[in-house]
Amino acid sequence: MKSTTHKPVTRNTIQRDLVLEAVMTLRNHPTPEEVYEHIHKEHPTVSKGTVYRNLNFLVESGQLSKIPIPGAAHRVDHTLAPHYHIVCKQCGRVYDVDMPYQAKLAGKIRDTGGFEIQEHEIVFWGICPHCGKRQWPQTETAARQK
Amino acid sequence: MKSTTHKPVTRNTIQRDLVLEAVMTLRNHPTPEEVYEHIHKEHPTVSKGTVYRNLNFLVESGQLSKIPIPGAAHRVDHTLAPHYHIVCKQCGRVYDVDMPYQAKLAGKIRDTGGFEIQEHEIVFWGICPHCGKRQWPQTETAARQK
DNA sequence: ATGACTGCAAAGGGTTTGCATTGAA
DNA sequence: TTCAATGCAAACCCTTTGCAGTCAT
Repeated sequence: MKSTTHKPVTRNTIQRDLVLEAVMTLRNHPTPEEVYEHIHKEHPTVSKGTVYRNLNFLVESGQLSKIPIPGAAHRVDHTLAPHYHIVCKQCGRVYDVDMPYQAKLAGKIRDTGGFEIQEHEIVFWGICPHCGKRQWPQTETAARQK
Repeated sequence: MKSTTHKPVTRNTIQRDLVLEAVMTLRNHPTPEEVYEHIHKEHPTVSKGTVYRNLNFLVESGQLSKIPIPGAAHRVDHTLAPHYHIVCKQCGRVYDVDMPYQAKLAGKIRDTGGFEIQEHEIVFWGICPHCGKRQWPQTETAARQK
């Protein structure tokens, strides 16, 4: 029974600020790991668990958004408006896609089968300009950063 | 240097047959875990590693396709033609979406930024008929699977 | 003073891998 | 006979969690 739910008082810790600031500074849809590494350089005592906890907090409180990448680590997005992403199949980097939000996409479903559709996610896959220009200077072993 | 690549001779093992057959029988976009469990009932000696190895083999050899679900375990699909999926936010089940393949979707990108776009993936999220009909007979702790 | 938040390390889910052995060709 | 495929367990990656201590309020 949580009839009287007291919403917990949130506290502004430096760690939380650092996490938000890191995402805003990096701007490149970092993975939690990348956020951690960015912070760790200057503040080596901040733990990875704290980075994860704060990323989750910031996403849940609407200050950041989460990009779930199929088959890879999540990314964090400093942009809040819904938009789409493209993932480079070679280097794994994630970029924003310059495409209007497809508000009518769910309307193209012929038969929803009784599903109540709430949202959608589009991910494109391709080769980014960096990787595309290279003449595959990779060794066989170094191939695809998985 | 792989000038003369000898493609390895593949062997038809019962395990491989069992994995393919399980996916075809289940038909419901099973996770590798579900495939393993299905096989395990009748053939308890088949190991999970073998299930994973064979799923990967079957996907790579074009006999099955893989549905990477953002933020959850992969699913395996017995259907090879490109199509889309919807994930129930409550029970996590994955269903096919009855929507034509959006061949022109990439054309809606205003500026590709030099990206070479190869494919896309659309995932819808919602509440499936089973879960929608229920009056939330959940306890607070049992809420949202995972 | 309170309890939200931290650092740490352990545990968890999902998947891959090393190795000795098995068995399809 | 050969070496692809297996069973097993350990390792791996990403993420969450339990706990004792800390610190913003």
